[in-house]
Amino acid sequence: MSESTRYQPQAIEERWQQQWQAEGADATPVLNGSGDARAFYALSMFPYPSGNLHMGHVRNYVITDVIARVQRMRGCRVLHPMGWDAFGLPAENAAIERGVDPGAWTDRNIASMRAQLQRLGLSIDWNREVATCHSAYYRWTQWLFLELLQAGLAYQKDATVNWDPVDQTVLANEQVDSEGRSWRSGALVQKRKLRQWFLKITAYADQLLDDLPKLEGWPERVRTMQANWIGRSSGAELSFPVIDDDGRETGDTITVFTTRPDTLFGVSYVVLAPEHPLVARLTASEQAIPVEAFCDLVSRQSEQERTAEDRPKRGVPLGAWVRNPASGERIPLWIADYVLADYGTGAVMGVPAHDLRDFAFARHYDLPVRRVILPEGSEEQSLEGVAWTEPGVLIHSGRFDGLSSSQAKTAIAAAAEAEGWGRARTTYRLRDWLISRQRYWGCPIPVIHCESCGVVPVPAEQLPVELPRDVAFSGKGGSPLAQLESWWRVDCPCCGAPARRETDTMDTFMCSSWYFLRYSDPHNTALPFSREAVDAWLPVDQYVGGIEHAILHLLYSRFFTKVLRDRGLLGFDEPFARLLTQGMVQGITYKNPQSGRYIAPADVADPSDPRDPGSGEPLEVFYEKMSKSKHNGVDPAVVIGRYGADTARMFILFKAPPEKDLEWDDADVEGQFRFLQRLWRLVEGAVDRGLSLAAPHGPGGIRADSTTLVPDPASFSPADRELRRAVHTAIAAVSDDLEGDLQFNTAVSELMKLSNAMGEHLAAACEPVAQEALRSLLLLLAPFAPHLAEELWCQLGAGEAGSIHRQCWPVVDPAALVRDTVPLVIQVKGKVRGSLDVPADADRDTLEKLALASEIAAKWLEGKAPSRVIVVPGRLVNLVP
RNA sequence: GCGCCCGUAGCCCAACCGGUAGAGGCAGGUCACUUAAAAUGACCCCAGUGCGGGUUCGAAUCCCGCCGGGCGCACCA
Repeated sequence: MSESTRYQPQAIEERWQQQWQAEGADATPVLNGSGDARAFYALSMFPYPSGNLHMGHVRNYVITDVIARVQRMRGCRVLHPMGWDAFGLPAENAAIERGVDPGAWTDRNIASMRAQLQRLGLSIDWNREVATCHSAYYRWTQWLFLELLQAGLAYQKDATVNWDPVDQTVLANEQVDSEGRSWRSGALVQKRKLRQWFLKITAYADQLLDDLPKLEGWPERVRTMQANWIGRSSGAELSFPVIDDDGRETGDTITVFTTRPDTLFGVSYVVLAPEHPLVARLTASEQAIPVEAFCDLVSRQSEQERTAEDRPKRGVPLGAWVRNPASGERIPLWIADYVLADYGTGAVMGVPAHDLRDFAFARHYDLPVRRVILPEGSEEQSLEGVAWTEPGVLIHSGRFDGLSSSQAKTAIAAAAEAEGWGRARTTYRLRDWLISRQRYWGCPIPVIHCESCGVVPVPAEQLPVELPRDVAFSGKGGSPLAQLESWWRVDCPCCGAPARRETDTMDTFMCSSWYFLRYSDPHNTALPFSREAVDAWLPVDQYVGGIEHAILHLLYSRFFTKVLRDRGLLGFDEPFARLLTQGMVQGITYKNPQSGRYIAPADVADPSDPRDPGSGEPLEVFYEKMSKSKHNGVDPAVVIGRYGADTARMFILFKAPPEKDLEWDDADVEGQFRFLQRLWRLVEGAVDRGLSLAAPHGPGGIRADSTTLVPDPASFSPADRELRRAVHTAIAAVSDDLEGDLQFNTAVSELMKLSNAMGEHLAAACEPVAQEALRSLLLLLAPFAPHLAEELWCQLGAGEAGSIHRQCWPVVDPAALVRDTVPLVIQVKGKVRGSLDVPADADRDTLEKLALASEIAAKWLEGKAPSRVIVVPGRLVNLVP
């Protein structure tokens, strides 16, 4: 083989990337509203510009790129943009550590990552690129904040908030995991009382929950996670009046939240959180010392200690009493560590007979257990010593006796409402979104604090409020903005008096909650986006990104969309119609179980018997998310340098289904490269034999821009038929894999099958059939390996019909799939006993007759007639004796 | 504790509505080509679907119970 015909991906890929860029091949088509072509919006979650592309990015963007390319070939006008989630702490930390300007640092990273992305051959329209840290963008983030402010959805309040001691800023609840650690730094967060800005996402809690079932194109588990996070819980608020020793009401009231108002008559005590505001006032003097000691003890415990699963529940009586509003009973008031101040009302009613926690608490402190719910058809005595937490029928509940739990819930809430001691109430786990950050590198919150006018929004025409340059980054003493008096000292836009600019910046999740809207109209200088553009392109048809945003970004973006809809800025309810959450890319990881040290794969001499290069101890081998500290990362640039972008793309698509974790394996990458080489040789061989997709040489040929096959099917040889069947089977299978459930892994394997079949039959096929096969193979390959497909397309002389990426997706010819005979499996009593070749179009009766007449039947039925015959046309006949 | 997902060949992964368990790849083996090796090509080897029951003419697929792995939520009243 001569040098010139070797597959050399680097040269090919670079050449085509330059050409596509020169032609503007990836520009977004204009939407003219005439409806002649459907709009399709393919979107990847935009990256933080760390400067380094990692395999997770590659997987994300390649998946989206394949979708975009297929939709283009299907005739859609496709929007496939990219941008940068460019505010955030790494830039500011670089400024503190190395004295570089955060803006310049970020821009350099963007440039370098953009180049790395372009090397992957992604069909992205770079003219629509956005970076959230550029004032042309964050001007509109500020504008949208003012919209929220005007809508009453942005407000300030003093609150106990999560403080990240490493990143030196507060965090939203969503950004702290269940172990109380920061999503970014991993530090244990601390509680601080601060005045902060919040967005009233709770006002949309019901919509955010109730619209989840509409998101049919989302993974079930993401919807479940959001539902859990919102945590709607229906019940009632019930008020227990505080009474003195003589049973007179003191005027104070304890309001509890309960999901079980039906158990009201079973209340044997009421418990407050130790932080409840009424604790101090209600504590009897003789209980003051133990109560104070208990509160002190609880306050010194960390959140984690306090909420640990199986710790015993502790409490102290206040020496005060309340009256059950329904039964009139006198009930003791307690405080206990298992009641949380910030959920519900910070007070609960204790019903030991019907709640496991209350039961444990009552046992420990010898409080009475009163059964008021009886399981349907059960005896009261049978429930000694357990808490019945399921619904049942009410007993010992006065006028509510005999009602079912569900009837009683409604009836008791209604009675409470009518008599003024309570009401039906729904609570949520979801809290308002804390968006203030005490850091420099974020979007400034565009308000001014004035002594006399209060909080004054910066007038829209004065936006953007730009971040100051030439800031000193000491990393100490709080936000750099708060230390820059020349920046925060302003005049009040209302009264002109000296005032103070807000020095907190916004959570970066604000910037990413609307970027997908901006792509529809990225150069608009009058508005964040026009209503026409946003309604024409959105909702996003296919969103692709990591599961780590299941709650965070995806919930915030849904919230923004609903708010902007209510403000009349857009006309849809949900931003993302379909969501694909791609799995992690994992690297092979070697760990010494003795020392706990991670060993780089390069230092492992014999992978079949991995040992610590220092001590010789055997190593553990497993796959884990790629990271520097574990020495298990694979640099995309290295892979592309060695094999080319097409191999990297094909491998990553082929190795695992997109939503599953992918185990990186160098041997498999090699295998993928060999497949592309095989394709190269296949086409080279065809070119050498004079095959071409240029204008037809004679009658019967097909042109590159034609989808019809001219010659008479009757003239096809068996090889022609075999080849055509393989071609059209592949078209059908690949098309199917790219529709609905996206299964790129099986699509690639279909391409391999087709190339195997072509290797077998191409040489024997007639020219038009061979042309059809080559043409179809390259068209199917084009979204996956765009450079190689384009190159081979041109080598076959089809370039005159234009880029392969502008061609139509191939169409299945059902006639090519038809077979004369098909194998029919003969089962006897469900066991496979043999098979027959039968006419493909045979009906049930014929199949039954053929089966019964077969030697297989004769042998296994021993002459007896079967009692039952099951016929599955095209598959099998089952004879049951 | 509650809820969800996953267990198929040495490995990664397929298998439409229940219908012959294997498409594709990796690894391994044999042969051909070669002075030799690499590369390439041809062929081959390998599981009865985590375990136990059930439904069915027929179960990887549906149901029940376990085991193993992963994820989410969790004193939420």
